[in-house]
Amino acid sequence: MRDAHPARPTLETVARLAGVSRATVSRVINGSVGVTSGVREAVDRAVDQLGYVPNPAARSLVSRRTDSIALVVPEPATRMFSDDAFFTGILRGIGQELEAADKQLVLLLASTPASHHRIMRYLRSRTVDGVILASLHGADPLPGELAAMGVPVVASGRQLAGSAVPYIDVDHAGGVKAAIEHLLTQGRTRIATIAGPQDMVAGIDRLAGYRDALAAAGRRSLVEIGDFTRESGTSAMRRLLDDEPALDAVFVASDLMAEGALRALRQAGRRVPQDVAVVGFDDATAARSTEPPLTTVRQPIHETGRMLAQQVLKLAAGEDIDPALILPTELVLRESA
Amino acid sequence: MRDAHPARPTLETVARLAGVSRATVSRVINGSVGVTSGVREAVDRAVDQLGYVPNPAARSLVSRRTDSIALVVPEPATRMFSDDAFFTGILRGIGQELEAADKQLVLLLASTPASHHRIMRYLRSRTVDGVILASLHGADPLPGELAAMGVPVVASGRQLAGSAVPYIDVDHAGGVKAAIEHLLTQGRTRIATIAGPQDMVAGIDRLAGYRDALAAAGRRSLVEIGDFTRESGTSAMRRLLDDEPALDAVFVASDLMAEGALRALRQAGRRVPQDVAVVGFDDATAARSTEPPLTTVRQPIHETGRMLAQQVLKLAAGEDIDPALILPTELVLRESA
DNA sequence: TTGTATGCGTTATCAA
DNA sequence: TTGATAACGCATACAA
Repeated sequence: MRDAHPARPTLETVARLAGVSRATVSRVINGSVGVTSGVREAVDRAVDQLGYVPNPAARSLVSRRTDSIALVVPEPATRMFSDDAFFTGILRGIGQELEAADKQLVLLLASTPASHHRIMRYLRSRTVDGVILASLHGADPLPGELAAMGVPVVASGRQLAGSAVPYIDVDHAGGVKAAIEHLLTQGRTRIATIAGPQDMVAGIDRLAGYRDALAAAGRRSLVEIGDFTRESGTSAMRRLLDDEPALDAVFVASDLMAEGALRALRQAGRRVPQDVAVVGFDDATAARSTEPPLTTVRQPIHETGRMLAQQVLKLAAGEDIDPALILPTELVLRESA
Repeated sequence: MRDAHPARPTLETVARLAGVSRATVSRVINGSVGVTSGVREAVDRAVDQLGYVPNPAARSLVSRRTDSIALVVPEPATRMFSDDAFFTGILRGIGQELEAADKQLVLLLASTPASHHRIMRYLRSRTVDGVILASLHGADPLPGELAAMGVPVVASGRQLAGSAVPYIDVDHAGGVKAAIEHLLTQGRTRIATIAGPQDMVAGIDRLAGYRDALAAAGRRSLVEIGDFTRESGTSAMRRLLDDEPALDAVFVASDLMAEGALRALRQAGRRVPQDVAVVGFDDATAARSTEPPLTTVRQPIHETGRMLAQQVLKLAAGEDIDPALILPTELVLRESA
């Protein structure tokens, strides 16, 4: 019994059963218009009966499409993987859109520097209809190379180096502005920040947003840098407290770091929000269950994934798209500020 | 200039440049043995010069292989996505092994019940060399259908229904046993548990491990059920405290729930570990930074991913594999117990 | 509206 | 050791 799999039906098989030619079957399958309804039905019946499924290899050999989109994830995708549900959220958004468009998702993970070569080789074989680039670091050569190849590409997050790849990002600055204004409205006077790494767009843009918002209010900045981990949030908060014992609010560039900051505040005997107000960024699942629950800036992760897919599909279909799509963020009020 | 991409070189192009036949070029590319070294070098040079990359569609059309492995993720993959780094950990493990084997990873996400049909259709077109099934729920028909198709399949986690698909899992029971023994050694006498959902293998096996370990020590069980979320850990811990104020230890089936339990204990004024010892499961990243840091059972997530890939690759290569591979867990001592 | 014929780029069989 | 040549399964230009 083992491996007794009947030969897979081909167009030919279906054609014989339906009493038509291969070409006609192909037309029916691809939804071509000029086919008599009687013939169409006969073909459909034959397809059902045989359980016929087109051979993607044969199809793509002649059509030069593969109906698949590649998602490229560089190794040091710090945010991608450190962050609670960031990667999976994006992934599900992408998956949802691709499923609707009946495209496959090929995952290209770079686990070593040498992976770059392998990925380019794969992409160069033109087996994909488009590429989604996840969280690039600094001067990644990938976007440029792909664009030069003429492959449709979109990136997640604004590019640091100026490679002109269309991207989707969230409104970091807008979210931070809302957070700071909320703190100012509360009457907070000395508002510090724990920023993210300054070689990542999320780190840079959120810090810039903080500085701008404070400057607009005529206040002085007070900045410590973390690396988006809980631990770095704790130590940054301690430094902040040392430098400026009088601070009464802190905007933290990620919820994970905010968790760490809450701990440092607790250990220092400061009450949140009475003594110090804390606002995070991300609206990670953990933000609901910190003590106290975290006021934070929500970014639409799932939507980002969906847009990434939608845009690359448009590109693949030959449409033009905006060079940048900025999705709105939203301040979520809980108890920490 | 737009779209002015030179025609991709084919075997024919390379053959002409190297002054040999297509067949010979193919042999060189596929590492066939009987080729004169001079000829081989000429071909290699031509390949480099032209930047030739084989066309996967053409290749797979005749070879009937695609050098790709599918990872199927059912939608309600609770654990996959709720858990901090579980999914990404598995994914990286898989990615690492597939990269070493030069295989592609195709992600098949089921976002709706209707996805099942689409996934089967894709898999039925035989475009993959093997399938990895992630976290199946109850009586999923997928494994059976795939096995019937003769596609190499391995699953992540023991199957609840008895479909005989080979799987990789971690030693839940062994880990729990180590945890309970540790608590007993400490002189803890009333050891409760917060178990996971009883329709998931991880929930079932960890609870069974708890019962067995306690029974072996002649102790009584005390069980509350959670759903692997922080919140459920908090409320389960409260119920436990209500039912048995005298408890002095609790084994919690996930770190996330353990975080919740720590909070409930804190709110109830119990000191950890002095009054109540707490042991978690997973060794999630958060376990390092709870208060106090969490003693927990570490499961080798990355290794699980690697093994999943290794086993399916073996299957695809025609080798036989063990119907079950159980990876060791390890008790990590921190401060909560 | 339908059928015939051709080619997509490989691998593999068979001769030479 | 190397070279013709026949599939592989499909889409499509061209005829009918």
